[in-house]
Amino acid sequence: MRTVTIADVARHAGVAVSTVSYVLSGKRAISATTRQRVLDSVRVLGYHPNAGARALASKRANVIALVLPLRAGMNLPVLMQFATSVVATARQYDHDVLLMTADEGPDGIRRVAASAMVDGLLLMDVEVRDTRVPLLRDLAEPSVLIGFPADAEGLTCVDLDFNQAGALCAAHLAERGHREIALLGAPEVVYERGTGFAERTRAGFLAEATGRGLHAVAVPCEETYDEVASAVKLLFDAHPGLTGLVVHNEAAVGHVLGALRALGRAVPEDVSVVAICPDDIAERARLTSVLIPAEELGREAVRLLMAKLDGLPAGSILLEPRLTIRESTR
Amino acid sequence: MRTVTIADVARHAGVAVSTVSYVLSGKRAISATTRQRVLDSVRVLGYHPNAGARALASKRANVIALVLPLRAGMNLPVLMQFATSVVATARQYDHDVLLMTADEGPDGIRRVAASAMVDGLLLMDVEVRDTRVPLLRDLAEPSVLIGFPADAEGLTCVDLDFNQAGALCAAHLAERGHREIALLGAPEVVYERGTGFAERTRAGFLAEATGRGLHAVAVPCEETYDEVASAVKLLFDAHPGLTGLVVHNEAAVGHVLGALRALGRAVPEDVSVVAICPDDIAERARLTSVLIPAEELGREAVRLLMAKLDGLPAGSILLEPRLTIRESTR
DNA sequence: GTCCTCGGTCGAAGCGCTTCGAATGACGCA
DNA sequence: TGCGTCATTCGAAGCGCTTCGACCGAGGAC
Repeated sequence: MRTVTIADVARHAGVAVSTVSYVLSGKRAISATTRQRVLDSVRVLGYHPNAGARALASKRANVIALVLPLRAGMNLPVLMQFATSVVATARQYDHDVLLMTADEGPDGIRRVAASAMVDGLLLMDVEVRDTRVPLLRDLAEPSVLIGFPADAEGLTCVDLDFNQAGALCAAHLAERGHREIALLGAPEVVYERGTGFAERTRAGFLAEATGRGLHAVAVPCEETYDEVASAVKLLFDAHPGLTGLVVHNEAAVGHVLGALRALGRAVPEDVSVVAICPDDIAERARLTSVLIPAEELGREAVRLLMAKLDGLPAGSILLEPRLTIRESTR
Repeated sequence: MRTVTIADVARHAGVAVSTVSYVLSGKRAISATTRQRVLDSVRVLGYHPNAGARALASKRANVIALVLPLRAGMNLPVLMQFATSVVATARQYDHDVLLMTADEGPDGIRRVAASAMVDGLLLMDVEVRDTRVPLLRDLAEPSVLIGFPADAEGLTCVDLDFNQAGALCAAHLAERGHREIALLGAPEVVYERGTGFAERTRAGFLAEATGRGLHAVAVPCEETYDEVASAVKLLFDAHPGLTGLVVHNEAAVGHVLGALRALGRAVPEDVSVVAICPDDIAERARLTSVLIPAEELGREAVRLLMAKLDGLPAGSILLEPRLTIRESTR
């Protein structure tokens, strides 16, 4: 059973090969009757264009690469949601997705790009000083990053607007009447590294709180139970009037609740807690939270990449955070 | 900056295009000196073969499709481990991975296969009566399934040897001196559907237990807490001397522990519990368990697929289960 | 010395598709 | 009636690579 080629379709429909091509691509006007005849033949013969031939002739593979950080410690639900959304959205634009793991590093990227296997790249979870970033800059293929590297100049990035997320949490607590609030952030080293999202969250939180005349502090927070507990204790010792807590540290969320219980402070009766973390964690602990919009991130990332493939300019975008109110604030 | 083609390499090395091709593919003998000269040119020019052209000429895309069930309710860690292992193994065989979600259904499979985009397919979590199975049977492209559909005749499947897994659990309990043991299995409907792995586990469990002269029963088990609790209670009412429990139901594992606690039976002091479930669940609850070897499944699946791509016959394989002893048995 | 063999290399014919320029008619207008 | 126009359609030239058959000398067998 030989595979059906465009020539077979042309013969069957009684037209030239190029006519079939134009019917399928819509790049030239074809009369309605011819068009229909060709489409019928396509259906009857069960024709599917050969991807390789198409890519070779058109210089477009209709495939994008998705580079995932498939290493331990990633938040899996977020990652899967993201991947699912990328695949689904890409299909809407008639593209397929080539899956790569970050551990092939820059070489892997160079390889798929140079081989014209993909038209563009989507990289998730780029690090602040990522060795792949300079490469992306002078690659002919467009790319979109999820997350912001240290220097995002000239790159297209998509991320949650963490500044606004911090502000949103502060505003939520303020509206509920809390006057003295605190942010438990990422571990010290994360700030030292100059990680963008941690800093931006803190800045947004402090600015909003201050703007509303609240008393607010922000402290870093390690991830073991003992360290979290002592951080929480110190916080309440120094600020006995504290009634609102924002936790921006996935790993510490669970421990914070334990620590509060140990201190005899009830949530939400004595202390309101807002988390900035993936949905599943917040959901499990019934925490009011700003979630990581993985689905939307994937969709937007693909949209931007497709725009760049069409030669359109595409700036970075920050997604607006949304607060989901659960049982940990009042 | 035009991209470097094989013709550029040939010119640079002073040989024919075909010679470069043969050096790169190794399909014909080339003298050491010529060979070296070509390889040098390749390096100097930074040549990467164009994937489309290669696929077109050779009828091999060097890409395999990975069809994942990216729906809610999947065990994510297992899925990710699997995907990671597939990508890594495929790379070892010089192949890339096209990611697809199951919800494109049979059409998606037909599409990528007919377009010669991929050379073979890997489908995870095929259902017992999967509409894609008949399609796979008469597809020219080889495929490998993870899990066994109702009729696996003529298909290549990879899965954990659940029969042996059931036996292993029974044996473990027997060796620890338990004389009366039970299997809490999948929900009733799963058996009614004739789901292979559930039945095989039960058969293996009962055969091994009986063979060792134990008193063993197997009961299905629903997944809500109340139903689990009542199943457990009924079990102990009917068999007061029960001291060993095998749970083959991911969703119920947590509830079983709760139910035992509610009945005042301590684990492992009064009852030993063995689970057949993904590593993360067992790890979290510190349960002795037979784990789902996702990493190995991925590796073996790719290995089989590559064998089929080389025209070798490839039968289904069952992976040998391994028991990890944790704190729930004594 | 002649013929054959064989390792090593070359040339050219596609693989199936896109795309550009040109050909073909039909039609309207002068 | 003749000619320009426009809408359609066609033909052919690649895209970059693999692969088949052929070619070419050098060495061995006789």
